[in-house]
Amino acid sequence: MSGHDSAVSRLRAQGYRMTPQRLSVLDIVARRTGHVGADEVWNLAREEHPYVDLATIYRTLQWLKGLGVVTEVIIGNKLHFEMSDHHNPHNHMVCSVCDGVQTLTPDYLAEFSQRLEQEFGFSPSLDNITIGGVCNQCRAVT
Amino acid sequence: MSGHDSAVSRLRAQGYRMTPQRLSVLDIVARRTGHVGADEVWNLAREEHPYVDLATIYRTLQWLKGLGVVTEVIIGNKLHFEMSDHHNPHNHMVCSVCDGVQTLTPDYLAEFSQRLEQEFGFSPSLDNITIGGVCNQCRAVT
DNA sequence: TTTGTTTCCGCAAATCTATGCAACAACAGA
DNA sequence: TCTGTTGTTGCATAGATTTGCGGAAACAAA
Repeated sequence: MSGHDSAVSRLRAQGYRMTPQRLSVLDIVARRTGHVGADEVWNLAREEHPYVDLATIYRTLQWLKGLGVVTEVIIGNKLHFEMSDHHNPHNHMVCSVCDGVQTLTPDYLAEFSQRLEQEFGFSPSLDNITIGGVCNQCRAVT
Repeated sequence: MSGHDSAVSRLRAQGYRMTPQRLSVLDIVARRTGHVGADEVWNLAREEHPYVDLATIYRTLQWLKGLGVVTEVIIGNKLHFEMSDHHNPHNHMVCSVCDGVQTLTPDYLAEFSQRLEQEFGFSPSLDNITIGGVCNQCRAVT
């Protein structure tokens, strides 16, 4: 198996049932370097378990997101996911023109985030913040 | 009519056709202090023009957003809109627990945004950035 | 291994938003 | 005022994601 074993045992220890569907989704996201679309997860999962339902994929992905195991990246109105790496957290900048994704170390957001905490008591969920905008190349074209 | 007259004449001057549907949508968003959901715009618009289609509402709203006339706020997986106030621009913090919305002056984002420009050539679309997280009150409850 | 409890899944349907296309109607010009 | 051009609309449909519900199966305990 791959590097998500620790996640699996942690989840099991927390009392969650590790069904084949869940293991499969976790495996698919963990194997991938970079993000995977929900539909893509579905297609890959079906190779192993032909009867998995797309609803299960979405439910599992949202469940993992809520537990901090995976991170959601919204790319052009579609949901993508990747393993959360708490040792190397990062945010995403998504270009609205080409849907290209660049990553960002969270210290870019740290100061901003601290101010929101201090002045408003609002804790932004930095893990899942995606910055939309236009990238270098696409701006050049316009 | 209300305070969106200038927007109307500007749009007309730009060669866009100001149909009753468009005027109605603009009027509804302008009358409201704060944001309106797309479905809500539809319901209000139908009071005046019973045959407006929901697709038209969405198209018009996206059109106005693209022109910078309205601003989109994503609240709990739903699209909301409000008039853009270029004299008093602001961003939104949306609580993922209670869906409450707080506003934020853009100078909170200014420094952050400038760094992205300078270091990556990425221009974030500040107008439509929504910060997700948990608000003061909801955190207290947990 | 068997049983019981409770979570999870598959299925179907609903929700929200976007889009292709033919018919319609704004606005400009006659 | 009438007419033509072309941008817009309504309708139907598609796509992405979510949700309700009854049956299935994971895990614990016997």
